[in-house]
Amino acid sequence: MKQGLIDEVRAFNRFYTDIIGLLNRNFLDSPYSLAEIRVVYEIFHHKGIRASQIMEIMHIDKSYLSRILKKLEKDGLLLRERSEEDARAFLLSLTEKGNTEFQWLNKASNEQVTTLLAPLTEKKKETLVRHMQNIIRILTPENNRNENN
Amino acid sequence: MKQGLIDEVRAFNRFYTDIIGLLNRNFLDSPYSLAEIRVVYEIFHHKGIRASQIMEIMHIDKSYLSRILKKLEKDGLLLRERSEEDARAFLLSLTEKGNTEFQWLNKASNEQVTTLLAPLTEKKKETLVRHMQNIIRILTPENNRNENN
DNA sequence: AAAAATAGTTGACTATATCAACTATTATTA
DNA sequence: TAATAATAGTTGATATAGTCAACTATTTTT
Repeated sequence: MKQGLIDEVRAFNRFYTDIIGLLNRNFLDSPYSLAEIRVVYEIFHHKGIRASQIMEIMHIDKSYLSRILKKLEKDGLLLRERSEEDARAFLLSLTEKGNTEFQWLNKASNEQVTTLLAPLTEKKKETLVRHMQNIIRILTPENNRNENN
Repeated sequence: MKQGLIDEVRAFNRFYTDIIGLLNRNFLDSPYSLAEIRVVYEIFHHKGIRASQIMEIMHIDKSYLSRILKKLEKDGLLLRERSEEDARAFLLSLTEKGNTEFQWLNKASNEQVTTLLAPLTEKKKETLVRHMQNIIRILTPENNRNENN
């Protein structure tokens, strides 16, 4: 593999990490951490999900997740119901308040992105998004099976 | 601004953040955190840099940086010399050992990227890098002045 | 029926990061 | 030029993020 390619990927990573860091630092007026927000996001998008599934998706420790869920429940955002098929597990969903909070965070995140894109022309915005979509396509594992190098 | 664009950017961000998280989790056999490695990186690339400059580049608190520098110095990676122009400041550089450690981290990081790219064909690798370069170009502020939307 | 695996919780701990107060020096301004 | 403000960096106290090992309660495997 050409060293140049590796350097370019690392350069992109530094660049992108900096942007994200900047956005995240300026982001939150919410009392929730990025991990907590991500958990709320997953529950919103997968109503009835189990903690063990979130654990796998997010690659976080179950003890950490347990504490996050405890906080979300204490704050009244989260509903846990015992699963009927498996009495060890909970089925997770958002309460009314949890949904409201999610909408709020969603809106804040959109505004953040809008701010990031604001200096760009419409054409550049579209080009940017096309590049992003292509990167996702290239890096998605299913797209890279059974090919020779 | 079209909502679709915003959603696509957020989708990319989730995707990329997950990849980076995965790489970072699998990364380090080194006793240094990502922040510490980034500091070493900056000093390697800007010999004689001051702490206050690193602070600005990395957007981290001076007290946190101070502790990172203390650790790097204790471990024998870092050399601090009082600036002659400004007796408050230090000029930072890496010791022999610091350079060696940097080379090691650099190699480890390259291997990480190599692993990420391994499943791709050469053509895809090159396309990927081109997309990344374009994103950097589009999002670099200097490229977006004085244009109408 | 016993053993192993899974779901989740808790206590103790480490790592990461911030804030406010401090010393020492340099730059500004009255 | 003396007083004031600003900058460079350090430290103590504290907050936040995250891990590890041990535990209970179930379910699955043998």
